Amino acid sequence: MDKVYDQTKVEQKWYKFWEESGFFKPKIDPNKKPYVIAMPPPNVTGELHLGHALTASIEDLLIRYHRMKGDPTLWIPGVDHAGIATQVVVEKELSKEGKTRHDLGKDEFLKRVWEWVEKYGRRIDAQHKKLGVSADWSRRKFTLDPDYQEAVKEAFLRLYKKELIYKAERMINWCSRCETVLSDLEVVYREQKDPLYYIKYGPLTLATVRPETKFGDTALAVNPQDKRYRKYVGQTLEIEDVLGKSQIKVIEDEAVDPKFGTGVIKVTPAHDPTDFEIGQRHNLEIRQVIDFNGKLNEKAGKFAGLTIAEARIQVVQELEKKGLIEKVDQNYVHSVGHCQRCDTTVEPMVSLQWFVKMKPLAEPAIEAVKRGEIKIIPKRFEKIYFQWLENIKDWTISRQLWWGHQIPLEGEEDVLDTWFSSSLWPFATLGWPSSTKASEGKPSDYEYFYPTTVMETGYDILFFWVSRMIMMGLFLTGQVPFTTVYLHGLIRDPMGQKMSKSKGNVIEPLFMADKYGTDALRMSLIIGNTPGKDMRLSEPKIQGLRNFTNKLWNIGRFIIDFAPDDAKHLSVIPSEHSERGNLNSRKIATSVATLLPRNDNKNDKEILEKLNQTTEAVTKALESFRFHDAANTLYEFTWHQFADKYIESTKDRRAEAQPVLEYVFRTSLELLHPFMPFITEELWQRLPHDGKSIMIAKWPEAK
RNA sequence: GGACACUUAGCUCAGCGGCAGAGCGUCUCGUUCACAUCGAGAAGGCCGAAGGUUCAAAUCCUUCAGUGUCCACCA
Repeated sequence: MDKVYDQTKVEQKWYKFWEESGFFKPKIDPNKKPYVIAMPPPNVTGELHLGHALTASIEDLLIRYHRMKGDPTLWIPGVDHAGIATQVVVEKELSKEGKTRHDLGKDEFLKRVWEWVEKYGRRIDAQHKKLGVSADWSRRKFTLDPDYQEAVKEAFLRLYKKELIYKAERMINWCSRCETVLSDLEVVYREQKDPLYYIKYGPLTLATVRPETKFGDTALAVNPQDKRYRKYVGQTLEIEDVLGKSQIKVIEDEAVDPKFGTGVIKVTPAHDPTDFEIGQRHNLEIRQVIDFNGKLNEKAGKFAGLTIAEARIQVVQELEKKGLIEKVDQNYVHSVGHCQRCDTTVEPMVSLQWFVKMKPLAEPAIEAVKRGEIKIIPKRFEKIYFQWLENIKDWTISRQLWWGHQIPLEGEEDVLDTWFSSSLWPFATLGWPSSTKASEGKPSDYEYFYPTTVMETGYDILFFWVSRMIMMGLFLTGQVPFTTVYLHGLIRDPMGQKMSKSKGNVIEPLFMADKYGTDALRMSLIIGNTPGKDMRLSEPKIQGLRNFTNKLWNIGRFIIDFAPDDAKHLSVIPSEHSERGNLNSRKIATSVATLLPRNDNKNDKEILEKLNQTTEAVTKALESFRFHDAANTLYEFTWHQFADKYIESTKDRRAEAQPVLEYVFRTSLELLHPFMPFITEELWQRLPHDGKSIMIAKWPEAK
């Protein structure tokens, strides 16, 4: 063996071996309860990032652990078409050629997206394999597969028939760059400083940040309690405006905050959510002045055709010229919505869209968690989950995009929110709705594997995805889609900043896997990572865990390459399991009991006892989702107890200690396998062992 | 405006009623003898502040202060 561990000689070889041996496919045993994880399908927008690597590391850890425990274990991989996200990414590619999607037309554009999907879909699979993901690739799903489209259609129709889907004209969030409606969750609010203009409307003055929407004003409003303006309420004022004289009436409404600005507001029902509601209460005209392309329309007179930003500047100039601006507050800070995918400022607009009625779906979803049918880890997220569901609003599901699931109804051009299809993931991947029945005496995947066991994902998509899967699962299948939700935190840079390409602080997981080994990368994501908490990651940490892989390698080298000629080996110890025989050729001694009676060496006893404690602690930690704890325990045991202390103590009685060395090391490798699959397989194969692969070895049991 | 989390060694973080821990960093020593991607040892902490509960508090309760995150129609 080389002096230094070289993962490049190891990883590919074993992945190929595992995949070809069929170990990733579960054996259906009707008498056993399966262990199932539906992998959160990465968006086909690009490469895997550290968040994906974390997901893969945790889930593969759970999957390998349960497989070794003997559960029929299924991990369903896949990729998400990611509607708006993918469309935006491909549009960005096009813009490099100086083109927009409209230059290509719908058919040609969709062809480009499909090319993208082919390329990145394959790349994502390859990257998952590089990370050691032991998923059942024969069950891989893409959220636009034909059978998945069937599932989406079926879900839509069932909701529609129960009147849980409806079409209505509402105030919605509009992205004028993507030219589509967005759901509330897809709007990211950010504080920003904008000038607050105090503008004269006849005898009154009001404060606004949006003078360019004034062409859509259909009233002025004050609070009914506000004595200052009582005499104006009910009057129609003659005012001088940028487009000449006009008339506007003054109304009173509770929604007006008398402490804001002057206590008077302009009501623009077409372009502000509060104003829209005031308008509904007072029967005001909804006068749209901004078009869906983000430009002012003919109602803006000479300002028609300008973008919102241009119009704001020009309207203010005109107002100033006419002496209609009383003052400008330059320090006004407010929060402005931006498109989650392209960062364009979101415009409130009134538009006819499809919605899902959420209250009837939310109630059972709340109950399922309250009754403990679904457990969320860490528990504090249950409260966040309840709060969101208890105050839920209807979900806008139509999108004016080209890439996505077509709404299956006559005359509909729109596609569905990508999260609508994702919400079906745990059961649509298992054959729902068409292949749910047994055939030829064999249970269907849906019957055997559904509901799934664990949903493991980042807490940032608790609302987007997890709660919607629970609602859809309960409504469409009558069952919870999974029984445990495990939420991990976000990976941040060493300064605690979010990683992003523009900041240049991104750590590429695949690059790290190449440089230090997949096992080191995976371990670096598990150790020191507490459930639900963000974690800082730096290259030196990965390096440190590369050192750990090298430590394991050299323990192996010491035990295997440097074994004395007269050493007895584990495989030739007589035991209840074994006969005398050659190395690796017979059943081998597997229990502490077969080793201990052979001698009463104090160090042997101690290390075996510590191994036993470690086995127990690691198993307990894994059962309670304390992965960091399990990893830490193993790190401490193998390095400091086993290598530093025990191995040192055997140097003057090496031949005698050999079977204990082999036994303890092999067991440690088995415990480490779910965390570090590659190096553990490589070393395990070189030790006396039983069976074809460590990944199907029996999980060690504490005595 | 609500809700939640965090504050422990120089740094990053575990621990969450019973003698303050790890990794990295620092300092001292050690290269034939598995590994310098290493080993032996050392220094380093009023566990954010103030009250309270308890035989016992980093850990439970209250208040406060910083930091961060999420939610909410701040015109």
